[in-house]
Amino acid sequence: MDKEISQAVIRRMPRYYRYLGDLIDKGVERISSYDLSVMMHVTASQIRQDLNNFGGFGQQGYGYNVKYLYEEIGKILGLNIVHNIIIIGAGNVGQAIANYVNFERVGFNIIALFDVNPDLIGKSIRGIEIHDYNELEEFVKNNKVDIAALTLPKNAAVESSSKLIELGVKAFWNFANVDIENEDNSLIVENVHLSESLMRLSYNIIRQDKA
Amino acid sequence: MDKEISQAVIRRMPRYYRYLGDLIDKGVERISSYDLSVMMHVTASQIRQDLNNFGGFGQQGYGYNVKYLYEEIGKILGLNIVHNIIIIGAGNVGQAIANYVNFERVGFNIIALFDVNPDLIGKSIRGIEIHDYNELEEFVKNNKVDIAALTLPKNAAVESSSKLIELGVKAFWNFANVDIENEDNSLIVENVHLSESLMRLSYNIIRQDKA
DNA sequence: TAGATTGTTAATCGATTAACAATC
DNA sequence: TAGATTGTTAATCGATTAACAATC
Repeated sequence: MDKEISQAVIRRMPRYYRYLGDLIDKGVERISSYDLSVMMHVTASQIRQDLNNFGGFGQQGYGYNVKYLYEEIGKILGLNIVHNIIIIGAGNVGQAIANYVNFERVGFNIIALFDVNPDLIGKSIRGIEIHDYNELEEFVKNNKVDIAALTLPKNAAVESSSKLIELGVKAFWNFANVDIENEDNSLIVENVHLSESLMRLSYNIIRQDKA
Repeated sequence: MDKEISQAVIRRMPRYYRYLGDLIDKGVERISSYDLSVMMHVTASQIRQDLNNFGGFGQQGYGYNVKYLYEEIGKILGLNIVHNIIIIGAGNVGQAIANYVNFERVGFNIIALFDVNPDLIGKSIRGIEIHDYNELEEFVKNNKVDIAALTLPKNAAVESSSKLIELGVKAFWNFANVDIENEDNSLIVENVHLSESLMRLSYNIIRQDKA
């Protein structure tokens, strides 16, 4: 069994990926952990420790090959694999996400939206159909669904997540202001709690005003 | 000078606030750190440590008064203060945020959106006007702007953030896939990097499949 | 080769958990 | 009062940083 890699490390990997992508765009071929650390405002030590959780991607005296490291991190994050996403709730947030074209470039395909609102059902966003919520069960049974994005009010989110769990969906991208119960840790949940994010912003504004 | 409270603690405060709000809705008057810890799947010790950064809100042998603690945490997070927000970029994400009514309940007022797209300029969302991006400077000078939400492509986000910094805006709610440069730590930035969130989800899906 | 920079071990720092005296 | 539960100190755990031998 591989040693468990801490979520603190995982949280940083997409950021490395982003910076390396930017370096490729700038035509940079190689970079040392030190130079990258200056760009990213982190320590070189942390970069080397983080990367070495997954293998030795660098070379002494040379540093890291940008393109190679970029690709390796992409594989670590599973961006070379296609993930099918369904969006539960075709309101403002659900539609906003469905409109993001960039997710597809990194392997995330939105294959359907669901809603209970008759005004929305049947419409399409970028060619992705908004289905009747009542068709959810049938759809999940007949399609490969890797991730369910929950973009609906909290009560509805709880209800639909239990339905989806029953249907075998294991990964949730949760925008609702509630925690998805995950007692036995069999689920994978990523929360995007916008109101909590705003509250932290508010706290830090006040703290700075006081200092 | 007050001792600095770690961001690890701050990150958890809004979640306490949410659970306490739910308890109020359920009519619960008091709760012990132990009972709350079971609900939230954290340790009672952590709850008590976290709260005691800000003061002793409980009572031995009794626990915590739910309503009182809820209000105190609200004050700590500055939810009793009105924060004016402008949204830069009235695309899908900007509009989705403008449509969130719940933010107002906790003191966040969206007072304007800005965009360069002539099709959008002049329209309104929930009575909030979409202004011409060219009017941004004038608007910021004539209004109290506490927070700028950046919901626009990365290059535009970088450009508009430097303009806003010049105009004295200090707090950013950043949805763009880029880091706002904050060399001297004079800014407050909360990032909502959706693609990074998705990548973590993807990593954890793969990890679980392997285990 | 000499210089640069990694990979990795050891040291430090900070955050979490445990324990318990204080006290309601 | 006895029981419950806090506030807080001490112990533990984990994450970050420093240091340096290995090596390209």
